Amino acid sequence: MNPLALDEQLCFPFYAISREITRRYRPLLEPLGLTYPQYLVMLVVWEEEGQSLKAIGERLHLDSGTLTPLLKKLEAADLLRRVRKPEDERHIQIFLTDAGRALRKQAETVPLDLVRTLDVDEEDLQVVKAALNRLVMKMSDPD
Amino acid sequence: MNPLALDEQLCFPFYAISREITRRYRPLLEPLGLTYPQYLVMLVVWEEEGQSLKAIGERLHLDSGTLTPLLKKLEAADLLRRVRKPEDERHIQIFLTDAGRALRKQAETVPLDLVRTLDVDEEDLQVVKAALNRLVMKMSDPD
DNA sequence: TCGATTTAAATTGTATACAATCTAATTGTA
DNA sequence: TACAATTAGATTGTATACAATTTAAATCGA
Repeated sequence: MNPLALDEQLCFPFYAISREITRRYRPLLEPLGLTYPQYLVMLVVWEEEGQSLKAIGERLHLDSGTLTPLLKKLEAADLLRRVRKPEDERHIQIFLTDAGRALRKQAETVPLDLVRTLDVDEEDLQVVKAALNRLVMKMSDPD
Repeated sequence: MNPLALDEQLCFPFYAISREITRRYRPLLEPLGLTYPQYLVMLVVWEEEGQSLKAIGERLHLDSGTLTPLLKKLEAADLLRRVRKPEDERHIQIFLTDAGRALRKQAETVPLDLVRTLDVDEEDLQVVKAALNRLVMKMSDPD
């Protein structure tokens, strides 16, 4: 058995599926004017306003090198505002604009639309979902 | 229940885990002078020489826009050679150099080293791998 | 058989990722 | 309380991804 065979690699399916999912989100998000990472940021901001870049980054496992330009793009699109926190000028806080709040309604059908495109075996889905949760728990541990 | 809650998204864990896995490969691949996508390409070329860019792309779900510069980098690193196919000049074929073949030996421990960083049950891994591979197959079907 | 179509790569332009470094603000402490 | 550490973002540089377009080669069809 060849340990370097592509089909033996655990990691490759994660990489391939992740990109395939992003591909399937694209046509659903295009009418909203969002990319997939931008959509993820909006999900986090829709949950709670006033979060810092740092807090959003911890949620999505992204750092300022990725988030700073991405948030600036969303600000340029008038979906949110980046405001320095008065009590601690090192932080920026993210607030929704009216347009950003309005976009949430348009986004509401996206999750179900996406699942419909997946058309996967229910049994596989359960196995994967359970395994993913174990992996996420284990991997977010600082070991 | 909020359908836009990040924790409800099935797709986010794929995105997060995929990037986490890439992060864990980095220190293992750095001594080989490879990035993770470059490593994947080498896996495919180690399996069979003479494959076209197109064939490699189908295996990894990557197009020429990604692969052309990546293969040029691997050629510049003297790991492989890009050769126009004489019978059909539209194709390029990928062949290993001696250095490229030699690197294979160095890479042999990488898969096991990576699994060790995941710290998960080996049996669990086999089950997940099989389910994920079925997902990849299903999702890359043109449905 | 010759122009239209198809095909494989390459190119262009945009948008992530992320390590490494820098800057400015805050905090801890001798 | 100066001032060294720490912290949050921003910046820089490199490496993907991928849509859209271009180029060159091969094939198809009237």
